[in-house]
Amino acid sequence: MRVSLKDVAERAGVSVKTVSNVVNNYPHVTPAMRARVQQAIDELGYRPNLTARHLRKGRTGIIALAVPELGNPYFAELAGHVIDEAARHDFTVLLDHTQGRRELELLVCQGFRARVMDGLILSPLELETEDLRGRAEETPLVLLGERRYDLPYDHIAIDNIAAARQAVGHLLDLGRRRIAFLGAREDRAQQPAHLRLLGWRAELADRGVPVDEALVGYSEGWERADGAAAMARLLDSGQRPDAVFAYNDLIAIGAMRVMSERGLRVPEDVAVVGFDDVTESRYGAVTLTTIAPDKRAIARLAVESVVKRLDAVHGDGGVPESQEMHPAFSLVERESTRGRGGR
Amino acid sequence: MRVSLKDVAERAGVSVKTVSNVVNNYPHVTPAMRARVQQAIDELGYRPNLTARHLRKGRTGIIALAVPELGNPYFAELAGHVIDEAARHDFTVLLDHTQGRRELELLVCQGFRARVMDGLILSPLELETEDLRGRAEETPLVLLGERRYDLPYDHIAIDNIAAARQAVGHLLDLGRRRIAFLGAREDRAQQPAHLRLLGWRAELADRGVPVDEALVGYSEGWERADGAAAMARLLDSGQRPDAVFAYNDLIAIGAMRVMSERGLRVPEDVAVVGFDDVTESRYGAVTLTTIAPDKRAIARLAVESVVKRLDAVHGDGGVPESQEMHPAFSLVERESTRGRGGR
DNA sequence: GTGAAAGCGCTAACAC
DNA sequence: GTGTTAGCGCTTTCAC
Repeated sequence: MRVSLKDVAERAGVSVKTVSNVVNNYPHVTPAMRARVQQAIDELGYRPNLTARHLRKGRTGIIALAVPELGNPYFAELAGHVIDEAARHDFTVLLDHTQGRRELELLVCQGFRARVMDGLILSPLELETEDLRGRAEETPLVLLGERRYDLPYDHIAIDNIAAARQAVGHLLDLGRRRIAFLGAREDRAQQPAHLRLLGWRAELADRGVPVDEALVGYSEGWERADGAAAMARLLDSGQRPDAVFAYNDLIAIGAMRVMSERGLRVPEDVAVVGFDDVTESRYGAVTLTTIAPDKRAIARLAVESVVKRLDAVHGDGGVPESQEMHPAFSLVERESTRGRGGR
Repeated sequence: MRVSLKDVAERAGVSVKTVSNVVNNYPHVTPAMRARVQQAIDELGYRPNLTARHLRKGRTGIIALAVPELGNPYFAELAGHVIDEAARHDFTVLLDHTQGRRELELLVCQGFRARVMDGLILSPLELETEDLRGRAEETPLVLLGERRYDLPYDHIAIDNIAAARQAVGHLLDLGRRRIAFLGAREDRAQQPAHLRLLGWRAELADRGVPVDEALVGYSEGWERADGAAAMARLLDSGQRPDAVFAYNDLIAIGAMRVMSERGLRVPEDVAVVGFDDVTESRYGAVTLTTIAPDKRAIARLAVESVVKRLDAVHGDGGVPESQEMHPAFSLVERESTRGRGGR
C-alpha cells in the first residue's frame, strides 16, 4: 500500500493517467509505452489501492451475504456457491451470520454490521415486514428463503408448498398415513414462515388423509438437537407416526438418531423425508430422502439480482422491477423411505 | 451514499470538521452543537461513507478468511467463530475458499481474490514454502492448520502429533491392535502435512505394536466420499482392521457408511476415531469418538494476531515476533469406540 | 470548541 | 495517444 500511481508515473517518466491506463488495460496505449510503464510497475512492486478506486467509482466490489448460521450445512454450502457466483462477476463476499436473531438481521439490513458493500443477500428468519419497510439504505437487497414479504425486493426461494406436498405425497404413495411434521414453531402468534407446514396440511387434505395436529412436532430451532428433542417429545406423548416429514435435514437427522435409540427402524417403522439435501444426508447408516433445492441456481439468481441492480444504478436506465424467483427442486429418494435395497 | 458530510454541515450551518467530530464522538463538542448537528444528520438521513474513511485511514476493517472448502463443516464452523471474534474487534470477514488448489491459495495470499483487506487468515493445503516466501504483500497473514512453513508468520494449530497419538492410544487402550489410518495422500513426494499420520506411527511404535503400512488408506481428498472410497479399497485389499483412525470426521463418517453396508459393526468389529469434532459427529446411528480442537480459541488467536499486527503498524512500535500457537484439544469419547452403553 | 484547507490514491473529463 | 486537473468523502493538522 505504499507505492502509488504517482510513484510509478515518476519512475516511468509519464503521467499518472498513462499509468492508470495501463493498469486498467485501457486499449489505446502504444505497446512500447505499456511495456515501459509495466516495467516501472514491476520494479516498484506497485499494487493499486482498491479503496481509492472504490471511493472514486462508488463501488466496492463486495457483496454481503447474511445467513442465520454457518453451522447449518445448508447455509455453508449455499455460501460456497455464492462465493463462486460472485467471483464470476468479480465480486467478493463478506459473510455474516445472524443466528436467527431479529435485531441482528435488522442491523445487517441497515448496513451496520457489514458496512462496505454494494449489495446484500439476506436469508431472514425473524425479520418482519415493518422492519424492512423502514429500510433507508438504497443498496440492493435480495431476500432468500421461505419467508415472504410484500415489499419491492427480489425474493428467491423454491416453491416450498409444492416441495412439501411432493415430500408428503411420496410418503403417502408408500402407504404411510400417520405422517408427522417436525420443526414447527409455536412461539409465534402467526407462523408466517411455515409454508412447508402448509404443504403438509394441504397434501394430506387433498389425499383424504385426516390431518392430526397431534402429529405436529414443535421445536425452537432447526438444528439436529431440536429435531431430536421434538421427536422425543412426540414419541413421549404416545404418538406413533409411521412417517416423518421434517422441516429440514438437520431436524430429520436428529429425529432419526432418537428413533435409533428407541429401537425404531427407518424406514420400516418410520419413513423419513428431510429438506435441503445437505451432503450429510447422503451418508449415515440410513441415507436420507430429501427435497433438493437447486442451491447453485439460488446463488446464481441472488448474485445476478444484485449485479443487475447495481448496473442499473450506475448505468443508463430504469431499476428492474422486483421479482419472485422460484428455482428448481427435486425429491431425492434414498434409504429413509426406500430402504437399503432401493425400491 | 448520496448525502455527505458537507451536506450535513451546510444544513446545520457548521463546518465539515464539526460534523466529523460529532460523527466520530470526538469528546470536545458542546452538547448544544452536538444536538444541532445530530438533528441535521437525522433529517438528512446521513450515513458516513466508509470507503472514504478507509481511504483516509488506510484501513478497511475487513479481515479475509480463506479456507479450502465451506462444504466441510469444520471450516464452516470455524468461519462462524472467526466472524464472531472479528466482530468483537469491529472487523467484518470476507470469506473465500480455495478448494485446496495451490494456485487459488497463492492468489489469495497475494491479495488477488480478496483485494480489500487489512489482514488475511489462511488455512492452506497445497501451498509450498516457496510460494509464501515470495509474498510481496505486507498485510498481516496468519496461517492455520496442520501444515508448517518455516517463515515468519503466525501459525495456529493444535499439536497434531500429540492429538493423533492420543487418538491412537485410546484405541490401543481398548485392546485394538490392527489400527488403520485413513486419509493419507499418495500423490505427494513428501507428505509435509501429515502430522497425524506421523502421530499414528509414533504411538504404535512406542506401544510396541508393529506398524503395518498396508493399513494406511490413501485418498485424494478429505470428504465423506473419499473416506468411503478409502475404506472400501482397504477392505477390498483383504485387510481387516479392528480400528480406524481417520484424518478427519468426514473421512470417518464415509468409512462408517461403508462398514455399515458391509455388515461390519462399529465399534464391535471396528472402532473408529475421527478428528475435528464437527457437530455431525454427535449424531448418526453411531456417534463418533473424535479429537475436538478448541475452534473458538483458534478463531480468537487468529483474529487477535491480525489485529495485533495491524495495531503495531499503525501504532507506535515494533511488529511482534511471529509465533507458533497451539490451542487446546481433547479426545471426546463416543459410541464409535465406547459403544452405546458407554464404557 | 470550531473552521479552513490539504490530501489519502485513484479515475475521468477535457485539453493537447 | 498522452498529460492536466478536478474531485470521490472523509480525517486531520493547524489556525483562530
